[in-house]
Amino acid sequence: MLDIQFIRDNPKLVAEKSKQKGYKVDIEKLLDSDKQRQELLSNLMDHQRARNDLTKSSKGQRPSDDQIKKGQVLRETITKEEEKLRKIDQEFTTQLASVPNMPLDDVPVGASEAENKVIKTWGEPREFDFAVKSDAELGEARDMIDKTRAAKVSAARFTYLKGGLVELEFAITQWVLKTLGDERLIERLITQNNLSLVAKAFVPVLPPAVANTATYMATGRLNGEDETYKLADDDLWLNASAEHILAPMYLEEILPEDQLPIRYVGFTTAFRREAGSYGKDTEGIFRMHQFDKLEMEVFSAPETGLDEHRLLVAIQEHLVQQLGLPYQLLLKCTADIGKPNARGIDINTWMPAQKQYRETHTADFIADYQARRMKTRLRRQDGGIELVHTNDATAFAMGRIIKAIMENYQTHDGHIIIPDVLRPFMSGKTEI
RNA sequence: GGAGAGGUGGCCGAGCGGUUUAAGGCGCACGCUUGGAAAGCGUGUGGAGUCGAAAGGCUCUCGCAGGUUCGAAUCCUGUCCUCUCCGCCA
Repeated sequence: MLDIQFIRDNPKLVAEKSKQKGYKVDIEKLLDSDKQRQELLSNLMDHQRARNDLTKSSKGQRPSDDQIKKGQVLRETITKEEEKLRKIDQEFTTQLASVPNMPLDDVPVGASEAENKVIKTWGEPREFDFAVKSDAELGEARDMIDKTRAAKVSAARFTYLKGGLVELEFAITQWVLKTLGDERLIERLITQNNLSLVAKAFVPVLPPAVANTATYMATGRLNGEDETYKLADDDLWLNASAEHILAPMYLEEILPEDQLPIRYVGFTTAFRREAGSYGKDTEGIFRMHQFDKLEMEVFSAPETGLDEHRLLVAIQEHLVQQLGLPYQLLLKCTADIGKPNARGIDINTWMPAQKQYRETHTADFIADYQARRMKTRLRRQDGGIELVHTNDATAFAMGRIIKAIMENYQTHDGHIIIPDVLRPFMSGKTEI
């Protein structure tokens, strides 16, 4: 959610930047609701004060008939006003929540993901002297990916992942936890990128896989039942990313300044309905309804929010580089960064079978947009209260990174060489 | 799933229809005291909104949401959560 004061002061800017992100918002209508709400609130306060005065004036004695009558009138007025306020407040909040976060100045203006800007290319795609196979072909040939039986048992876009690929996933997980837990590495990345941050390791978290509606809404990430799975008999949604469960952790809390930044790396199974992607990426494990994900989440003071974002991107690059996978770094354009984002970076990793870079990572700088609705704040040393900044970023989304490793590290006879950094976590095994 | 108990300020804990503008204690901050500290004494001590240049005022906030009443932390209804016991279970 944006600060209403900011919208009051900059209605034109907000309308324009919202449009750049592809959101049509009626700022006039919002400001009108805002004004109505203010007036109603002020009237209500006056009447509440009158009621308090009346009660106090009777000093615990039984009030006179006249006072009772006055009180009854006041109560009726207050009840009516409260009812009205509730209605207008709901409208106001809905309208306010529909306004997207403002993109930072360096975010390119664009109408679709096609206008994302490649700002860096790392690594050389490998030359193959044999016919390159896709993750689907490699996995099915060795019976490590079985989507046919998964479809029979559950539905399309689910899979049984088996054998070496499972070992690979657990190796990646352990390696990431170890890497992000390494304070010296974090410090090195901070120094290399000239960031004003403290070196503090990431704490691993296994979060709940479901969130209730109110909480999920507060993250600004709940887009309805066409994208997220809702449990039929409970007020609960299956998370679409660990971030959605980690971000609201400090809902309505005030964190002491010296406790920040808080850096988490969460591991969770993510569920996505993928509505609107029918027929897209149906092959292999690139786009699944269910996949495991390692996700970084950072809570920080506002002045370090952007640097935390940069750190997360540096970590992402480090991780992909360590795996030796060629990638491109994209500065996402206004249309693609997402509603709560102020800025967004994608890493697209080289997928040899498709001869394309495909999205494997995202880093989202949210600034205070989530924190405002979640009421996650910090208390300064001097006692001041401010909203925190939140950042989230993919460490690895399993289906996609496993696909990338499979395809980039395949041999002519359908084996998969294991990247060096993962071998210690696979009992020294060199290939699958 | 069944039965019971309970959710009050940073924490503990009183209050169970009106002198509560939430007692008291702990903690914390500042001051006095001291060579310095402890103890002692004094003062202050959450959040949101709103008016104001500020000082400060006002409204809301006793899990949450409704209701009863001139008046609700207190009574009623619903709901969520926690704990205990039982049941089931990895």
